Amino acid sequence: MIVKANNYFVGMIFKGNRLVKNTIPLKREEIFKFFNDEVINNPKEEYMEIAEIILKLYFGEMSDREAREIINYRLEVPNFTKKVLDIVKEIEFGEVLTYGDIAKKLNTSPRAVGMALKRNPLPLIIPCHRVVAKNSLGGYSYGVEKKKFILERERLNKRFMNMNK
DNA sequence: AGATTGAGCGGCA
DNA sequence: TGCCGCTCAATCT
Repeated sequence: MIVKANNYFVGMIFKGNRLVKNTIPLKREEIFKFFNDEVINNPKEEYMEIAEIILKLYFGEMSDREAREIINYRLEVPNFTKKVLDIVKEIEFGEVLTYGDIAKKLNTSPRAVGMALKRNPLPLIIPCHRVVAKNSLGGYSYGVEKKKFILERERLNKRFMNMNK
């Protein structure tokens, strides 16, 4: 399903009441490039709330840690991808790791780490945007500009986030 | 089952 | 700087 929240569109897939996949918030003209589903007009309140949380994550107004406590999600990925994403979950708001850092921890190659991140089904909730290349931003499925935007937002809002701890 | 493909990295000139 | 070779899980064919 696609849910509209504040002029943004968020794609989500639920199994039962568990979120198993989502997109980042996108404009109407962008969303269908990444997510072929129908826009729900009057979504259930709980779906609406999750879409709004994803919007807050996008604008750096909520920590991913807090979002993971609230959202009923399930991470359905192969074993190796799971290992990579478990490390990514531990990256602090406003901080970054490199592909190589994670590769070293898992005794694998940076390319393989990139492959795993590319198929993160829960972007923003699992902050794969916080993994960058050693000498550049690295890639991002939704475009590097979006990655840059999210990281910049988090950097600016970091002080605010710490105040709420 | 084998070939190709990256959201990368380090070395060398 | 720029190229070249290495890497390895996932995705084709």
